[in-house]
Formats: sequence, structure tokens, C-alpha cells
Amino acid sequence: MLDKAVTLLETFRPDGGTYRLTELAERTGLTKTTAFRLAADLVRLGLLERTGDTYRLGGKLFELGSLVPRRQDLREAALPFLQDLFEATRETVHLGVREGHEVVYVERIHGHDVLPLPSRIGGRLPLTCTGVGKALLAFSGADLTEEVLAGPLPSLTPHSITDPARLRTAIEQAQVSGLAYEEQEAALGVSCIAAPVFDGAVAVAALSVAVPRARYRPAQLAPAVRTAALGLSRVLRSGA
Amino acid sequence: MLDKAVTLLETFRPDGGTYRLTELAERTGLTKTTAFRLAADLVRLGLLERTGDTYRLGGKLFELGSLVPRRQDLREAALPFLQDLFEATRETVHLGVREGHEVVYVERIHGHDVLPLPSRIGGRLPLTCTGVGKALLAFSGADLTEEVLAGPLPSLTPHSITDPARLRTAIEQAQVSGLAYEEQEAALGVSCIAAPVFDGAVAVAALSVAVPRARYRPAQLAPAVRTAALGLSRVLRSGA
DNA sequence: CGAGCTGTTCCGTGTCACGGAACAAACTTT
DNA sequence: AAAGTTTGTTCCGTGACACGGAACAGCTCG
Repeated sequence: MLDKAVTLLETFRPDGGTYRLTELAERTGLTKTTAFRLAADLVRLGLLERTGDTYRLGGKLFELGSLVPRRQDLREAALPFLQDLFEATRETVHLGVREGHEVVYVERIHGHDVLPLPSRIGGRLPLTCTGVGKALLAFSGADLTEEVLAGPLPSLTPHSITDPARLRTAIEQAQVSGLAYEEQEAALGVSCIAAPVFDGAVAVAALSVAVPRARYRPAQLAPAVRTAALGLSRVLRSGA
Repeated sequence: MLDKAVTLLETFRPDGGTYRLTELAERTGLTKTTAFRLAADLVRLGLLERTGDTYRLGGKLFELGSLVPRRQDLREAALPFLQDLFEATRETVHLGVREGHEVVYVERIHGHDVLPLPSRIGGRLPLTCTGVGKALLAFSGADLTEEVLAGPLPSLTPHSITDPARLRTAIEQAQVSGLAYEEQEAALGVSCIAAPVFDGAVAVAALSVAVPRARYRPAQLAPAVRTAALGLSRVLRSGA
């Protein structure tokens, strides 16, 4: 029952799509009758909304999601530094945390020009294809690194690193410099510089700035990213 | 079963509190056995997390909440304008939508100095005590206005408007000027200017800037708020 | 050592979720 | 216009499974 409910909610894709009853039943593998009853219950609880014969995720879900600690707390603490970074660079800024072998984006701010990136607040991407992911990976312990290097390396673009040896040197480079670089590995035409955020010795998050290749000036961006990450680390250490 | 699950999730307060099993059972009114089994299921699904004997909301909930359309879409479209407004004023900026007789905050950005405000992303406040709320109320139809004026008027501070007549004139003023003002009605020492965001003729959202009383300069703030709201309205009209 | 907490397991009872079948309404198709 | 197809919806008998009281285990008190 609960499982089915979560399955149903999870079938909704990021594109904000709306589904009809029959479609929901097909995608979830539930009987039409069960999907009907379940959807009605979810609507009653506010987790789903229904207009006419189409369903869409409900506002209550947004409210519940906003209560999750280690997300909202982190976001709140990070926001001022993300703002600083945005003002200094005027480029798209990310904040993400690690969850398994993926990065989950907690915040993403940008101006009027929106880059065609696969990143999305609440969305997941492979650690190995993103700047934020590589920064997290480089400071999450050797065990995790080996685990990830052992498995198959996914790719989002033809530039994504799929050779374990190359990835290993990239990670080692990040460990010395404290910065992770990514060039068109997540989206064509976009490069990225990221830095880990520490709470003590372990990286609890990472932030990055993503830049169209045409405006990519590492020498100017790197210090800004580093400054923001260090500032946030300091606040987290003192606040906790 | 579903009802109980939602009840359990909703008992978690915004303060990011963590509860133990017995505490959960008490607050939800469930049997300890039921709470135990339910919590275990929720942990298995990722909606709850457990460390030791304390429970806290899980990351999956954050991810699901981020998928809710009319929240994420609006936020994405609004962000550049909120950034503009923040840069122009360097004060706390809000974006909210109406839900019943309350405002739900969708976004809130600020710099390093954080005002002690009751507003929170995903949080609800009475329409009548906040700038964003009054802007929404003023442009959501006469029926809603009468409904709200008929009911009891809640108050967050001694300055909150509790006299229906006073509130009515405030709303009428907002309708002519296109701006809603709020002075210490949500938090002591903080004033606020808000403007509605239109998608066609009806207000779908409102944005505001909240300022410590000491720095409150309506003449400078008002045009900035108005500009941001109009810009966002234009984008929503063309995008939809 | 026992009293009072935890969280956890066991188990018999009763309920309620389940899905097949039948239904009404709104469409195509013929 | 009638037959066919697909939609969302209701009905209902069956069986699984959620339920909560009771008993258990591990802990910290006095």
C-alpha cells in the first residue's frame, strides 16, 4: 500500500508532466481499480492534485519536502555564500550533496540567461560527470573512490570521463588543489569549477559555478569558488 | 494506512527536530507497535531516516517535493527577477503563492544578515499578516476578500491588523497602487513591500522585499519591487 | 535488585485493500 | 445512427495484511 503510493508518486517525471488515470496504471503496473482508489486517497491527502481527469503532484508534497533537515539547514547556511559567488561571477551556481554514487542538487541559482544543464534542484546526477560530484568524491574517503572506480562509469556527453585511470588522476588533482574541474562532461558547451565544503574533515557538500565555454576563465573563477566554499565551511564548523 | 503515514510525516516540525519512537507514537496518537512498523516502512522507502533511535525526514521526500510543478516552474521563472531585486536592494526577498487563506513561500533569498522572520520556504502564514499575502489577497477576487474579512483575523505581532475595516482599506489601497505594504505585522522591527505577479488577470504569486525598520526607505524600494513583479509577469505571460 | 523506561517481536483477530467484472459516459469508427 | 472502443467509476466476495495487546529484551535509573 505504502509502496504502491510511493511508486505512483515517483512515476512523475521532472518535466512537470501530468498523467491520466490509465497512463498512471500502466506506468506503475497497478490495476486500474487500485490506481483509481490510490490516486483518490492521495488527492484527499494533498499529495496529488486533480483537475479534470489529469493528475499532478500536490502542494503538500512541496511543503513536506521543505521540512527535510540537512537540506534546508544546509541551504539556509549556504545561501549568502552562493549569492556572493553569483554576484562575483554572474554565472550559474550550484550546491549539492552526495547520496550514494550520485550527487543531489540542493540549490541552484542563476540570472536571466539559463544554461541548458541537466542539473535540477532535487535532481540526481552521477558523481563522475559533474564538478560538484568530483569535488565530493575527492573528499569522501578512499573506499568510496575505489567503489566508484570499480563500477562502470556513466557518461552524459561524449566528453564524460569513462576511463578509470583518467578519473583517478583527476580526483588526485582535486585532492591537492582543493578544486575540481569539469569540461563539457555534463553538458556540451558548459564547463565547471567546484570546491568541497567541509564540516570538520569530511566533505558534506560542494558548490560550483558553471560557465559557457566561451566565457570560461579558470584563473578568475577559481578563487571565487574557493572563497565561497571556505566561507561556508567556516560557518558550518562554528554553527554546529 | 496512508493517512497514518502522512500524519506521521506531518508531525515533524520546521525546526528540523528529530523524534524518537515513543515520542512519535504520542504525537501521532498511534500505537507504539503501529508507529514502529510504519516508521520502519517509511525508512525502507527513504521518506524517513533513522540514526540510532532517532528519526528524521528523509532525502527522498526532498526529491519528491522538488518535482511539484507550479512550484518548481514558478521558482525557475522567478529566480532571475528575485536576483535582480536582491542586488538592487540587498535585502531579504520573498516569493509566495496563495493556498486557501494562507500564503505558502516558494522562495526566499537573503545575504549574510538574516532577519528573524517567521517566513520559511514551504511554510505557511496568514494572508493578512504578510506583505506577500496582502498583495495576493488584493488580486484574488472579491469573494475571497469577503471570506477572509468575515473570519477572525489572526495576528503574529501586536501590529498585525485585526480590524476588518482597516484591513479593507489596506486592500483597496493595494488594488489602486499595485503594491502592498506591511509594517511589523509579521515580525517586530521588520517592514515589507510586496507586489502581485500576474498570469493574465489573476495574481498567481507575489514577491516582496523585507527590510529592518531602520533601513526602511519605501520610496527607493517600491520601484524595485514593482519592476521585478512586472518583469516576472511578462515572462509568465509569454512563456505560458 | 527491581522499577521504569526504552525499542522490538509474536500472534490471533478483523478489516480493508485488492482486482475481476460490470457499468455509464464520451469519443471514434463504420 | 448504430456498433465499437476507451475513458473513469462502482460493486462485491475473497484473502492478505495491518492492527494492537501482550510479552520480551536491553537499558538506566534509584
